[in-house]
Amino acid sequence: MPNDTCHCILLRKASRKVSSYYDEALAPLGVNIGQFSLLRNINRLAPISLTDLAVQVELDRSTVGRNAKVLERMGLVAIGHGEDQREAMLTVAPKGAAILKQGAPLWDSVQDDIEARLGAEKTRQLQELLAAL
Amino acid sequence: MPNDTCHCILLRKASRKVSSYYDEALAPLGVNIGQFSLLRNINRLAPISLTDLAVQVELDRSTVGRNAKVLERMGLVAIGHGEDQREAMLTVAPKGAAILKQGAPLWDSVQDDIEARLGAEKTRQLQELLAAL
DNA sequence: GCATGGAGCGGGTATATACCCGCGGTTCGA
DNA sequence: TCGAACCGCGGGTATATACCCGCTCCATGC
Repeated sequence: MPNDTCHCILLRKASRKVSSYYDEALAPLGVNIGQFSLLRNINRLAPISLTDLAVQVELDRSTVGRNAKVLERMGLVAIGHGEDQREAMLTVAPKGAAILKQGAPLWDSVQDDIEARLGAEKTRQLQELLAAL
Repeated sequence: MPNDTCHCILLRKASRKVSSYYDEALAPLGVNIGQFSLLRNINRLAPISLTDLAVQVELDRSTVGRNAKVLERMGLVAIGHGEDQREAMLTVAPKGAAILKQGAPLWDSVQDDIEARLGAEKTRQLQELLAAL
């Protein structure tokens, strides 16, 4: 039964499990790791259009649009218009900036935990392998 | 910006990308890697209840239930009842067995491609790391 | 000036995934 | 034997994710 060794299934399992680590750490802020990461990217690139952001985070544009809308409902992100009337320009709202600030140490702690558990060498291997896939 | 090094985001990206490799290979059969893998597990463990299958594949029971229902609609899986009237017992239908047979070489080819690209040593590392997370 | 093509988005649809709740069937103790 | 605890599921809800379609707006060629 080669099913236990399917690279895809193992990746998905690991992805779910690791996501839950970050999600738990960020739970007090009411955001999950996907939302927090998207918020960070918007902050880093703001003002940015949905399409450009989708390219940056390597997700489908419609996915980014829906996720951004959730952040907007939460009051963390503002969705305005660029010169081009078609463009939805994203910026971080004050409330979002607060979340970024409060979330940073929480994120750090999970990241550090994982690296401590793996050790420096394996952490490097992991990053390298994930990039190589 | 430590965002590019977030283990979680990198894992999710890798997971999406690698899933798409398998999905493309299996597309001619009309199933994706999640469905194919679930079908394999049902075949290996049949007859098995939803709850037990969920434990095996490390997914939420309701998720397995919904996914199984899709396979049932496709005619690949039969959902019957065990002695305990509450139990939904899963077995592979003939059509599902055919998919398993046809899919095996397609799955092998993606799996081999990935291992060839990484090399034996890194493939081992990958499996080890994913298990360690 | 206007038609045509292309770009940006929203929404529809489908699966993936999780959590929680309620219904109904089982079992076991009193 | 009969109610209470317990177990298995389905369904509701929410996000994550992708693909496709249609609408609107822009830019360019004529």
